[in-house]
Amino acid sequence: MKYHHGNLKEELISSACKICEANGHAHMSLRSIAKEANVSQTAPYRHFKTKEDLLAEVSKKGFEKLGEILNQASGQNEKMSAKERFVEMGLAYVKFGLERRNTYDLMHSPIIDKVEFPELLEAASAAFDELIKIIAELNPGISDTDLSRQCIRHWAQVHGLVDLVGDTKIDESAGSNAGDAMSIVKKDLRSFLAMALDS
Amino acid sequence: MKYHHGNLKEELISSACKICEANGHAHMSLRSIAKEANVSQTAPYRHFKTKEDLLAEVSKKGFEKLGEILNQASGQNEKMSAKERFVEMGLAYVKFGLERRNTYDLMHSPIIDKVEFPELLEAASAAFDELIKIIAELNPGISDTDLSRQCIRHWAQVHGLVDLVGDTKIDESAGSNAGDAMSIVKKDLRSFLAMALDS
DNA sequence: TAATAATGTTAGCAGCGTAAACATAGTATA
DNA sequence: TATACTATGTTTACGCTGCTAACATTATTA
Repeated sequence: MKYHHGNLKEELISSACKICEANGHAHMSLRSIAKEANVSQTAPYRHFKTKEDLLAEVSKKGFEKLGEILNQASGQNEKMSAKERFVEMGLAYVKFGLERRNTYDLMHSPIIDKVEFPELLEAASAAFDELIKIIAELNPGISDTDLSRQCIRHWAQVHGLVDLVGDTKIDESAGSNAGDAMSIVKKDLRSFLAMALDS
Repeated sequence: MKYHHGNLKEELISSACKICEANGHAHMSLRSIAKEANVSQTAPYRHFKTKEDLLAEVSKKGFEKLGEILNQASGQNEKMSAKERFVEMGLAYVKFGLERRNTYDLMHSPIIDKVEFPELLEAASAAFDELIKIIAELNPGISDTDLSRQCIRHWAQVHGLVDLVGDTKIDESAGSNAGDAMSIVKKDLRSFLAMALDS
């Protein structure tokens, strides 16, 4: 075992990603991340000023992956109409959020102030730009203002859905109206999105 | 100063509500809540099994207030059409979320598993029922399945908007497309919602 | 009135983020 | 090549946290 690790920064980030997705960021300690990388508890401070800095890196990785997934979904099949590809993007977004629930939560957690992490903001904005592209394609000649409004509208739609479906596991509480409604939506996510993202 | 407080449980909840909204639930310690109520650090444990139990009460109060606000908005003006009242409800929802940002965050935080707190789930579901009522009124004869889907759709819409607007203060990062789009939406929330909640 | 339950306090534990002091390894310069 | 400097690791320790256990006081009930 050598004293200097060689690639500790990257390994800490990837350990953090792993632990975050496994346990949720609320139950993730800096010490456990250091342990996962077989390094002393304070070693991370040579690479990150605070725990928040490390979490910001995890969040950034999440937005980068999200951007890739959206980009891929938007161009996945040339036979598809723009509208169909748009629905596929929405579906890809929602699936990403549900499958990586804990990472997705971190990405939108108020504990990280994105304004303080320009690279994180950029990664998030890049993912958003994928949305702009397809909506612009879907609405030729749309004004900048209307484009903005449509983008926020649809972004809020998919983001809200992810948050609601994952949040509360509210659909596991059979009997409540909210739970029943959620079950119905989850049963056929694609057709729900085709409806919700229409127009 | 008497040894027994008399009404400590309620006072702890209200102290917690205050501190939560002021500092955010991530920066709220049980000890600070006890201090606010002029009581020893461990006194809360006579009334709440864990910190999470107390936070669940704060969240519950939030959903109760939200339900009231929605109910009020839905019936506020008999001269309004159902559609107009629906938009007012959406606006009231978003305003609630933005004005009580920290409380709203707690209400949707994954650190509280609503399934473990039936009363909390009930309060959340009651707020949701306000949405069901107005959407059913707006769409006479709608099937149960379609009603569920429309409710989830619109709920996700307003919830997503609150989360996005508050999250990241992304609109303060002038220059990014996401930030610019958010500014446009915030400039006229009512007309945005009238558009987004249409159909 | 005496036993019991409810509700408060004090003391103390282990885990946390973080800072300071120190140790070692890699790199640049003489 | 020897030496200074920088980068990156460890050890130790501090104050704060949620929480438990033991004890004290008050309220209730038999």
